[in-house]
Amino acid sequence: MKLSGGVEWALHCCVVLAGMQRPVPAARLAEFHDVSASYLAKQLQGLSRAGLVRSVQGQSGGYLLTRAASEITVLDVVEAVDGDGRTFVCTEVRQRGPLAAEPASCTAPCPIARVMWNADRAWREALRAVSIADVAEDVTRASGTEALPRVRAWLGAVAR
Amino acid sequence: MKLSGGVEWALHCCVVLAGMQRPVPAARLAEFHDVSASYLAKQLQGLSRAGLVRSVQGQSGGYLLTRAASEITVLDVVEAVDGDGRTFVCTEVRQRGPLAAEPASCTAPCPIARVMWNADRAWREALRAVSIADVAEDVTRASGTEALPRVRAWLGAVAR
DNA sequence: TCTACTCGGACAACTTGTGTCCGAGTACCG
DNA sequence: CGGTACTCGGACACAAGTTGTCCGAGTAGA
Repeated sequence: MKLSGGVEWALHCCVVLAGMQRPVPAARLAEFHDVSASYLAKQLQGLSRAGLVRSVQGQSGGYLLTRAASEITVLDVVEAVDGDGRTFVCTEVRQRGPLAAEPASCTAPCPIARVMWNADRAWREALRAVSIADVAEDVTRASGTEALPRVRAWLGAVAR
Repeated sequence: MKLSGGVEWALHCCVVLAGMQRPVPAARLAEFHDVSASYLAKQLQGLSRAGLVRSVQGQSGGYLLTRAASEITVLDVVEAVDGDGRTFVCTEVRQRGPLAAEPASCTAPCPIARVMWNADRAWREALRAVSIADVAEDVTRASGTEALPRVRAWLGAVAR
């Protein structure tokens, strides 16, 4: 039960992309975060597939958020990178073995699965309640009001 | 972000072990659930290490809950089998790269990590709120009042 | 039209989870 | 009291998912 490490990178990328007007190349995002450019590219592809970011090809291309940061939840990013499959899969153990339950009596989900899925839902709801804009605000509160603008200026600067 | 499959088996085992007076061998639990005996043994070892079940060696040995089912939460079982490590690990990305934050300004956890950990806490709380006894009650409600006693009789019967 | 720069998916290496096995230890039975 | 059969426990292979990397397709700009 460990979350993919790329989720952290993707979240950081979305936060710094908030408020960006021009596309930012993946290589520049990787340099900024000091992580593998090739691997970060893969995570950004996941965000692109999910429709969270828009990719612009060609010179002066890069990635850009498709909508306002307040309209993108943390859950969106997590599911885009890590997959939206359920964390718990019920293999219907009750229908196996010598005292197997009748399939007809299994219209309702297994009680164990219900508990796990409820917890899963709570987890997702907590992530859905926070938007990227909320996170950016927290960063500003923690690191000062001029931290994010400085980052955006660095990202927007033309190639060294 | 997928939960270990052994968690499901361990939960089913704990539910059927509830109310058992005599130890039940791992092989019998495996036969009942129609799963690999060798692999289920490993999961039960995890439960034993966590102190949830007590192992009795020798003939007519097996596993037994160490305390009442109402005193064992689903979270206990999940953490015993799957590990109690956090689902999200913060690698302190903010302290890396060209615009790295000062370590002195990082006394508080990263805002991103805080969000993830809050969701993690919500997930664990939901699992902690449900005990094995609660699950057993749900099973009785779903499968009839005589379902669990029949299972216990089958498990307690001497080897074929 | 050409060039340079971008993303996108296909291709390996590795850590983690899955599955299995045999040895150490103990209760029962003769 | 000794032997035996049964139990758990940890050490040992196998497979899958994740991590990491690469090169080709496509496009904006000069």
